[in-house]
Amino acid sequence: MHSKKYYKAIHQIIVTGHWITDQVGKDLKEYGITEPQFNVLRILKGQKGDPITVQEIQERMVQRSSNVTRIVDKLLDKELVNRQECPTNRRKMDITITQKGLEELEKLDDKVGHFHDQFQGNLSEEELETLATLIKKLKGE
Amino acid sequence: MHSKKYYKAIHQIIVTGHWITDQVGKDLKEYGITEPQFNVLRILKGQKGDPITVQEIQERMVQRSSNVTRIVDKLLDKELVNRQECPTNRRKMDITITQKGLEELEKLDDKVGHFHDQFQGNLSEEELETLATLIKKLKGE
DNA sequence: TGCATTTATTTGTTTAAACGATTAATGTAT
DNA sequence: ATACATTAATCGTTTAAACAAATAAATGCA
Repeated sequence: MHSKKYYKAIHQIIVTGHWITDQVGKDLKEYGITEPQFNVLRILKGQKGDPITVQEIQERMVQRSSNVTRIVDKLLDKELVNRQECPTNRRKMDITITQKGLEELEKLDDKVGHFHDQFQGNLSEEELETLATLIKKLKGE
Repeated sequence: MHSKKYYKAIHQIIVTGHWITDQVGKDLKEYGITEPQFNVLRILKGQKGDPITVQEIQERMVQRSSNVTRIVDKLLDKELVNRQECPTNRRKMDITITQKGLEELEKLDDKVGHFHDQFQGNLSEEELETLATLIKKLKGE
């Protein structure tokens, strides 16, 4: 049997984690983009021009790679990314973000940033550090 | 712009929250039940025999009530719950858990409990308390 | 009472997630 | 070099989520 405090802490993490992605998802919807699509764009931006494969995207997303293909499909439709065969391994696909994708992402980041504004300042830097550390410790990291 | 520590803490919450529900969901799948269905069963058990309406379930689930009907449908198919018209207000439905539902839930709780076993002990009671408090404070509660 | 409004649940429809199977390219062992 | 296994991405199908609309009962009130 687990302690009450254990479940309360776990519950906070679960509820808050889902609540944040839900809220962000709603904000993004105004821009006709889903949360996973947004995530892919951010990953691609982080590559700073370097191409990345479907598999690598999947690894950073904790999502089935089967669906990453379809997420990239959607982004292609909107011309926010490029997809081309990897020259050294024709099984792989090189995905990059387009200029339009970068511009769109800037708007999205802005919107998401405003969502976070309301929480910024509720915890001190030290408290934020403690929070992250405690969750990692909870997971055994 | 938000601090690095802010994003790290938020990231931990999101990733961990989703990871836990994913893992629990996988465990439950062996028993042919989904996470939302499991949630409804737990809410019903908490009622200790007291009937509860679809709407009240929805409020405790942070889910669209449109889908709660369908979740209850699934549970009815498995004979884990009862649904009957509320005698005082015929718009409402009184949902209760059946004996079979309680027995099934016991098994599920057991399985989920074993999942949590691995983390129990990673944090002290005091740390768990701090963790829950910090998340609440982050949200401004 | 009669009628508009609100409340509670259900149903319909579109979209995305989960999972498996498939295709195609590459790596490896004989 | 050929056969076999592995890897990478895609496609197909089933199931659930999101959202809107519909149904039906209760409430408020002129």
